[in-house]
Amino acid sequence: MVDQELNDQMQVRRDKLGHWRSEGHAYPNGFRRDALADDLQQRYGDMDTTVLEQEPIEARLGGRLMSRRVMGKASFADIQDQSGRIQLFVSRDNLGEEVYARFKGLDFGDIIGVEGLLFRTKTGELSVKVHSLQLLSKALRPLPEKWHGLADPETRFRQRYVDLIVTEATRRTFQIRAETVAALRDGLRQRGFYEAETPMMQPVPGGATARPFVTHHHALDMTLYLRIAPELYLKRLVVGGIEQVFEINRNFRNEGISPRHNPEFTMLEWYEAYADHVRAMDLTETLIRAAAQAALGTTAINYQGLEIDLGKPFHRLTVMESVRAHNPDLADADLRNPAVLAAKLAQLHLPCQPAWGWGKRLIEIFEKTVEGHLQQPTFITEYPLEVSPLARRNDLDPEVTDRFELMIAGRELANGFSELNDPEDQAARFRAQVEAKDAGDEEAMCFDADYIRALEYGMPPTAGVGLGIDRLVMLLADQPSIREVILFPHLRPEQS
RNA sequence: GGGGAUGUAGCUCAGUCGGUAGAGCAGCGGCCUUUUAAGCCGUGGGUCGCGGGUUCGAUUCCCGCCGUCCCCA
Repeated sequence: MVDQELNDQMQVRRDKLGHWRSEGHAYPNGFRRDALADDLQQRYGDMDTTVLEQEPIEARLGGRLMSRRVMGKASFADIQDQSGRIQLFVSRDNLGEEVYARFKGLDFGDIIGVEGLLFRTKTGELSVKVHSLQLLSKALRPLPEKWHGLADPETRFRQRYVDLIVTEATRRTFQIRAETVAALRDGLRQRGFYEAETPMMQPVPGGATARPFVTHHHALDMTLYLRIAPELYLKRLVVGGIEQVFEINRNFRNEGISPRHNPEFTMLEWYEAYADHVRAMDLTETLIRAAAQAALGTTAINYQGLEIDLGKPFHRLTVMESVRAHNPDLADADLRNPAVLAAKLAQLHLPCQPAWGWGKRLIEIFEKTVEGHLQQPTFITEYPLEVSPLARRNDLDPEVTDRFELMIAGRELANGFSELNDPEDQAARFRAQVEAKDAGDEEAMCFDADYIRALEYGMPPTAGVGLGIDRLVMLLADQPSIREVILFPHLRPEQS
């Protein structure tokens, strides 16, 4: 809740701010730092004590006061900046009576600027012997307790700024996220891919099967949809001759919220002309491996107790092979028999609609009986045509597509395929989707006439992949919930 | 949408078989010049998520609502 009234601690801090203001120099902006806490630890942490004494290092640091141990006329304190923490030694003898008293009047969370000389304490800890100290910004609200930190998940998500101040693990998670995204971007750029930004607001939402968010443009008086995927725009770029292209950006899907779903989430999609789904799988594997190495320094990870070595080759098997493996009661011939599949769905207490072909029925069975069991990295291939309206038909088996999904830890991490570049086939697939939509399938795709027009100019043979960034970061940062890897996850509004 | 858990001081948590609540840290006052969850002495702080009901009396029991977490659809 957004507290309107001041508790005793906030009142005390507010009063201190009043004093500071009355002195006429509150919130100064003249202090400049020349060092970061962790850089000093890295550079001088192991330096010989006598060397530090003979050639003292002067440092100017800015940071937040996180803890303090006052022993009369001398004190130790810890300040935290973006890089980490360092201990300060603050004494009346070094600062003078007035400034030392001022230091003792500081509160946890206050942001201060200090100057001092590096030295080592009796216990060997690298510290700054402060000879100059000033308050730069006042923390008017008290921080959570230093030992247990912030435990309430609601506060951690609503007030992520507080979580970031006091929770080292949170800072670590978002560092992993930043390194992961950077590694993926670098990997693609090094291979000659261009980064593009395509529309977030689309007149026809496409590229995936999902309910979109709807909005309205007043000046044009038209309905627009927040994108559910960038796919159809990126492929327009391939038509336009940007033959290797990628985008890392947000998608929006108007669906439920869960530990694995946020209404807005981040997706990497890339497209490569003159490539097929096999090459796309290889590149997916390579990029994920490199991201793990960059973010964690290793490809051997532990996800919620599960050991996964992303350095080993990922498994590859077809949808039908995997369904057979987990459902020994089904024979090969059963997998395309709608009646048998309907019986199986009933046995699994899953709904089945008459309009569904074998492909949709098979995928429902796959999701229920196989997906959660695929713990080690596994590419599942040969998705049915019926559930793959943008993927190219397989040359040998026209009822399946040259498509794959990557499963790790029982979750879909990536989805890719050789792209359907035959405009007549694509138009027919769109028509089938529109029929499904008219029959009541809210998630079915719309007919995108401009996309067909683009394909009619000719799209080279192309492979494309979408990779869920949030889920990859969950995996690498060992986090069980998507909310832990999104800085500001969606929550219901606070009561005022 | 259904089920389960949860909401108490700034934070982390106890507790009240119904008689308006405690601890630690943080705060405030004092002592303390090598601490690191510093220590010692003293001390203030609560709409017990919100709204109804039952009751002499509700933070506690009942109903509804809201938030959060988990599971299922």
